[in-house]
Amino acid sequence: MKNKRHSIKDIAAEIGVSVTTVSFVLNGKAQEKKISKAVTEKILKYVEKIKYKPNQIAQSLRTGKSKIIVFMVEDISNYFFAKLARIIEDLAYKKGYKVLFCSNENDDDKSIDLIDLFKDRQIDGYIIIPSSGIMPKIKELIDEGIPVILFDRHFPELDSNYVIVNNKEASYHATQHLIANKFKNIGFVSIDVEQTQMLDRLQGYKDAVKDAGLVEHIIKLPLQDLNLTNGGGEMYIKQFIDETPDLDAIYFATNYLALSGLEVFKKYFPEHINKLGVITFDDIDFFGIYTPTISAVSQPLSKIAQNLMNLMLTLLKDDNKNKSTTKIKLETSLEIRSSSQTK
Amino acid sequence: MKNKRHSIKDIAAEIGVSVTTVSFVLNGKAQEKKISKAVTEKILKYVEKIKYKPNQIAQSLRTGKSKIIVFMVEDISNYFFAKLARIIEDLAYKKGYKVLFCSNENDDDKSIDLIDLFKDRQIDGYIIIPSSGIMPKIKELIDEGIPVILFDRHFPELDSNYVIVNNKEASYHATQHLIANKFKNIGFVSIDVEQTQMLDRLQGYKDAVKDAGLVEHIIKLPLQDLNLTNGGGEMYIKQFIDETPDLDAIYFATNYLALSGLEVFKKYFPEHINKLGVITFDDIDFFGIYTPTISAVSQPLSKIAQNLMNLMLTLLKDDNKNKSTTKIKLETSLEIRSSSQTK
DNA sequence: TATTTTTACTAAAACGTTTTACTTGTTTAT
DNA sequence: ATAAACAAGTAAAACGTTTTAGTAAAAATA
Repeated sequence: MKNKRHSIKDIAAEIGVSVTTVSFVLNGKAQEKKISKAVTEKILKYVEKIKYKPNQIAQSLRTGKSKIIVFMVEDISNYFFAKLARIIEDLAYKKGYKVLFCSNENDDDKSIDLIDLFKDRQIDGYIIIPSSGIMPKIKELIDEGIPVILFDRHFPELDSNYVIVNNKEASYHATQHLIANKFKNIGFVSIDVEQTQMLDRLQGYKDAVKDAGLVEHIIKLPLQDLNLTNGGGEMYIKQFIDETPDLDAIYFATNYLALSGLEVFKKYFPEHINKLGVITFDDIDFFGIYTPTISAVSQPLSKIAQNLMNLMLTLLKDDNKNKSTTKIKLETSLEIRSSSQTK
Repeated sequence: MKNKRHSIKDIAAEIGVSVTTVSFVLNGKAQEKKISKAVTEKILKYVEKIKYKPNQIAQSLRTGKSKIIVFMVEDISNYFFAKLARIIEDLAYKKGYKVLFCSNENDDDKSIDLIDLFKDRQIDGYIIIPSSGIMPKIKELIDEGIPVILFDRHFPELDSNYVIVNNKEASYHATQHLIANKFKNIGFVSIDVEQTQMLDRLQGYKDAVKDAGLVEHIIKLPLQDLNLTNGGGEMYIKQFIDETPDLDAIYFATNYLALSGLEVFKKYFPEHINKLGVITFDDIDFFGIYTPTISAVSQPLSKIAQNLMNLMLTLLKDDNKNKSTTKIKLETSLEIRSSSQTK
């Protein structure tokens, strides 16, 4: 019952022409290669009829192009990345590309392993959230002429394509928003990592606090103790709240830190939640449903995805090694939700 | 600077043997094919040294196996699927498989388009949440001898592999839990679709209500009006709450319905939330942080993923068309969170 | 009319593997 | 001493495309 797939050879045999001719027609090179209208039409008609679809693997082997792009994030199950993935998926499929999603857990070794695996598969392009130590590997990819776009963060010392958001400015505004609402002791909950996006968010907070003549309260959770998916690091946050005198507001540097934080409130400081000012980087549907609602710096998901894919598509087209790189910084918006953000 | 990848031919040339010999050694057929220890070792040593990795595309073309499996869900950005995807990803990569995730939006045409696209790529196996109308397409895949596992739901009329949970029993228990806590008018919020998982959840609810001598309150949101990702269908839920007299508890049939429901509460019935009994199918971290916390039927994510992958791996191994199918039904657990579930 | 150009097509190599069907020389059995 | 068995390999086809370098006939040009 296995009606085997048709091949170009079958078509050629059926029509009575050579494989070459069929290939030319299928690739739209009929005119260029002087194939007669008559033959061209006959082939197209038959192809249509049997619903022939070329074997992508054979094409890939011959052309070196796989029509697959890799989208590597920290954790595909994280809200922000999952939403982004969903949009990227649609954009890519529309252009005939498939997307291989994978999670590097912000780990250098895992990232490198993954990239090495993909190299056996002629991946056409990479969209990567890089972990701290893989600059050499990224450079390797770039040197091989493979399109790479970093996003969320980047390496200042490496001239690469990237798409990021205005972390510092957004962070400054978010902090300022709390200050404007009379909060005096604003804690900044972050992770201990030297990545551009985190450094910028920290800097924005510091600048705002300084400009207002307030004092900094900063905690950086140690990465190795942090089970990102599992609300790890709760004890650190609890301790931070316990030990910071007069803390009246908290600014979380990522959505998962905010979720951990809310859990801490729920467990240990149920009364605090309605008094503390809370703001977080990365918006989640959820924050709108929560009581009190939580204000957040909202990253423009669609725009990010759109920019990533547009850039990727032009890179894929540019067979000419266009030496210049594209660096895109997008605007975030501060999603202000009323309830607890005023004193 | 482009140090091109090594091929078997290069290795053969370097060692001074034939391509065949190298291939045999690389595929662990050295003994079987009577290749001497000396040659074998020389090859392995060299391969190790240059870090040779076979070209997967060429392998795929020759063997017809791609080492890629497809994981098709409704919406990869939905919490439940995203979490599952993350686990599946790990399990698959450990076994040398890559996973192509995609979202069918519960739409037949989209599902079929996707499957057709994948057919050009010699996908080794499919894990699919099927939309209602694609039974023929699924049958087609099965008839072609390609491993397919359905999950979350299945087609009773089709003898296929599947992995599901005990929807009816879980639903019965969840409803019973509300009843045990003295709720008398329990609303069931579902979607209008003839899928096994939904029918079973509905049946569980109905049975429990009937056994307790209570009366049913059921709403099935129309699918086409439902923008799943966007909390669509809020007006329907609002109306349902408005028009159901003495409603004192609600049971949501999926996590996204619950999220929509919470949004409705927040917007229109802020006082209700602390009086209503609320329970939902599918647990989300989030429900533990919410106030009041929300009880939920929790699907065993790890177990589901583990079962899916184990089954898939055995199917992939079974070149012998093992005619018998495997049907797995897993136990859920009722995650009872104290606060509002008692009267 | 003889040459060049154009039209309409094709044979065969190539991409990098795997696998089938040999080959050649050496032991072992008879 | 000869046949059979085995050891240690190899040549070449195959997977399904794309692309280079043609060819033969017809048309245009000199």
